[in-house]
Amino acid sequence: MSEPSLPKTYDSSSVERRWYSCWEEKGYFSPSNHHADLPNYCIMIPPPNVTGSLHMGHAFQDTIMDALIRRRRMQGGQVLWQTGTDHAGIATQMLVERQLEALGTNRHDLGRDAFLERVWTWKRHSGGTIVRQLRRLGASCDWSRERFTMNPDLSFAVREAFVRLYNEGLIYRGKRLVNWDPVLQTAVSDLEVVSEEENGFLWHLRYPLANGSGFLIVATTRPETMLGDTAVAVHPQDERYLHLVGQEVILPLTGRRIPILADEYVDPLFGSGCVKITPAHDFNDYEVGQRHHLPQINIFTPDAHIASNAPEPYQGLDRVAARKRIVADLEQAGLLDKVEPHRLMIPRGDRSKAILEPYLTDQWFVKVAPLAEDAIRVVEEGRIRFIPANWDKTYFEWMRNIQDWCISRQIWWGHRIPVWYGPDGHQFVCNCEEKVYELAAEHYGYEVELIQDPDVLDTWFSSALWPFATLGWPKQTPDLAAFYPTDLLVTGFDIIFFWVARMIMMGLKFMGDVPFKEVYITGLVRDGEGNKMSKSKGNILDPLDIIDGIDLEALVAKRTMDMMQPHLAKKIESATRKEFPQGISPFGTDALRFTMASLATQGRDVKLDMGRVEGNRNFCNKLWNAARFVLVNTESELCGAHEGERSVLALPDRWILSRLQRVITTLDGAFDRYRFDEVATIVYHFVWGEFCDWYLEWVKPILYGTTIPETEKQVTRRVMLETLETALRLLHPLMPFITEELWQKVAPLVGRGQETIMRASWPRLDESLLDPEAEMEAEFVMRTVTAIRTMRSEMEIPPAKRLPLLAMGEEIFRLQRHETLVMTLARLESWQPLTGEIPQEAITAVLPGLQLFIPLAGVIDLTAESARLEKAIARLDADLARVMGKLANPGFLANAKPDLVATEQAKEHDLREKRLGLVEAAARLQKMKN
RNA sequence: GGGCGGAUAGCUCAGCCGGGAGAGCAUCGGUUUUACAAGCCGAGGGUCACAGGUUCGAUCCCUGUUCCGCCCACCA
Repeated sequence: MSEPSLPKTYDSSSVERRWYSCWEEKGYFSPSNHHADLPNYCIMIPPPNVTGSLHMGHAFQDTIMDALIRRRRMQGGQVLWQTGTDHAGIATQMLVERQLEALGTNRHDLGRDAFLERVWTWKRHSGGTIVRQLRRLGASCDWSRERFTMNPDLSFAVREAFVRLYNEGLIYRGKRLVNWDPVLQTAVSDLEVVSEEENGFLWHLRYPLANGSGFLIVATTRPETMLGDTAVAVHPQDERYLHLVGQEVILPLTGRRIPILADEYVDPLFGSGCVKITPAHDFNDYEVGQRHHLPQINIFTPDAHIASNAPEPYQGLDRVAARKRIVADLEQAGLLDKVEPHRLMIPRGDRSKAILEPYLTDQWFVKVAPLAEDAIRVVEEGRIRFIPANWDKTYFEWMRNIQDWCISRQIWWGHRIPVWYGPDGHQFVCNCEEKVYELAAEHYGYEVELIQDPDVLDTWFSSALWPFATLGWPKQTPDLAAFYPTDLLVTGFDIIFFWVARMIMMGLKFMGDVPFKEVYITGLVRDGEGNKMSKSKGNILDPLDIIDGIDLEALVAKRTMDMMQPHLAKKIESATRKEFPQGISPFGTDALRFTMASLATQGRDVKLDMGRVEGNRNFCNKLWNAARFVLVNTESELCGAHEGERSVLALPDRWILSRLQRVITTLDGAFDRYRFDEVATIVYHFVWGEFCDWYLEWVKPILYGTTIPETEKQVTRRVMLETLETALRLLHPLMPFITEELWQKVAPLVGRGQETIMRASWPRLDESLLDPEAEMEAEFVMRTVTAIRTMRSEMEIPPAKRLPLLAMGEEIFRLQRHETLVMTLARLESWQPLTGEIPQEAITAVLPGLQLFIPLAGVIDLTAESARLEKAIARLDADLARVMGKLANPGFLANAKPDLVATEQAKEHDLREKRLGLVEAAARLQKMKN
């Protein structure tokens, strides 16, 4: 045995940094056909926000993607994990605007160009954070092809897509009621609205009838919009009001006369049954207005103050003040009937959290219905498959009710809409600014000044092109030919509409094919209590803090820094101190990744369990030490010829090789079904529960046995190495760093030394190594050893004490055959077949075909032993009752499968035999005591 | 209002095309046995939410109920 060449514990930090930079420098992440001619494989990363930072959701999804990519790379074929970042229009602009605010200025003071320069500076400054963090996760994406959604080539793709859709009439400009964010002062799409129920009021207002015969009472949650009312509506069948339809009311505070009309939209049972109609400020009223050709009166300025077309006293008031004033004025005029508390849905911007206004503006839209048709069909036909499958319901539901997509944003950071207006307002649409002037000159017959549309496109417009724009589209590049359609998309359910659906539509439109064949939908990563992680809750965990560790004070500081609501800081601090009293230990990337995989069960959110991370850190250490053991026993020894000589394999070798084959098979199955939890469990159990717990222990008597021939030792050394080396390859997709580190030392000893485990081949089943007989024999040994250990433990015999063993039964020949293994692991002093009488004073265990006795006269606590036996008998009785009940049931015998009946019968036999043995043992003890 | 998911050991979760209930962590007991105390050995712990139905047999299939979560939706 040589000196250990590895330290006693695995130190993740030094290993990780070393290997990642090595991999990247050597270009191992780029596609290369280093094995067989397998089909190409490609995954597009969901591009993270360029100014963002890594969160648990990334760690989760990127682990899954990287595991799949690494496995495919080992299997062979050209493998590309396309990476990059997204400019995230509104989010990034808000971030920079907040910085400006802190400096006491704003984007309007700066002007558009200077502002954009500032955003670019910020992007250059912070844009590296997330990609550095991705590297820390071990993500093997191809950095040489990294893209940013505002790179010139991607911007060109965006303009090209816009032009093509425009020319087909699938993009149009129009004045519509849109969701308007008065704080950001931009339109947003329907998807960017989050509505939540909040407390409000229902105001009942009196609108005087024009003929002076009384009032009509209308109920509203937004009294301030009454300034823009252009009608009052009732239900067509509502007896109460039918006679008034066609008449007019006088709109209070304005004096305008507006009609009373009948429309199905009105629910006669709600409120008073009369609805004020404000077409410019409510989506339903807008529809009603369209049906009845009502005028649209916009009473708000873009920042939601009352506009100058409203009565003078209200002009310039913001929404809240206007409401107060109007309600007060109505009350004073005796026009306020009553006010009731009311729960209602308040729409807010998902970024700004500001209350949105339905607002009448000119915007650009994509006409989606024609695109949606094909996008629905490809999922129906199975050309795109969701995993788990039930997400297709969500997809269909949205796609079948899809509304036109508002793509223009009144912000500055983003892709400028490639439309220019001539002096007469004529639209020129072009993918290139130089060319547009030629177009205009051609159109007018002379050169003109053009003004480009000031708006930018919704970020998701460029994201929708990601799967092909990153590969070179609209140019027909080799990459595009090689990797489109991509194979798999891994993403969260929260962006199925935002992103997945739109990629499908755009991919089909521009590439004529699906952008990916499968979509693996992950759940959300939640904290230990199951809460959504958010900055304001202060329960965010930075994946890097789990990898590198963080002390409590730093964690508290991190969680309470830069808070939007500073009053929550105290609560967050105490919760953090309670949850992580010691801070977080450095667990390493591999442990985090392994945990992510093991939590990745289908169709569920995952709660991050730090205990699990710790357990997997321990698993890394276990693997490390197993390798240490193997290396110590092989590095300066002879380790047999290639493949070993199978004819002389010892039982442990035959067993572990056979088990390894089964692991390869089940692991492949789990990978193919995207069951990463199973992948983790299978390999964890094999390495720890079989390789370490049994095999390495069994191997010791062979390696250290003085009577074992050297040739046999060499074979075992060889098998030990081969098994470990294969296990490292199997583990590599989930634990890239530790496996590389160990593989570099282990692989050369079996002649597999190459540059990197990343390009080693993925293990394949070798059927010739399957050995059911060896598995049976090994199970016998394990059963026997465990039985003896249990006796020892239950009878409180010190583990160090070497025990004598007597045995009888028809399986005794197996015991004979594997006596060294059993004796070593059960720490026996001796064993022999029982020939004479069963010793009265002995501990007894009964196994199928084998009775074991540990005769220890004078040492055994007889009372304890008989209690132990009674308990075991009681248990057997319960099992026996169940089996016998089943076998006594004619229905069971008639209907159950024959082999099941046979199994049950065998079970009954075993149970009876076991019971008999124990009952006899109990009787002997009883005799002793008397 | 519509749709989806969940309820299994103290905790976090697997399992179930119907036939002996599993893992990790936690707990308890033993243990410095020559890779590993981040270890080793052993043990305890569950009317599989509730009520019906189908079946020889249900944690699993069907129906209903309760509770929890999410998504979508125009009730002023």
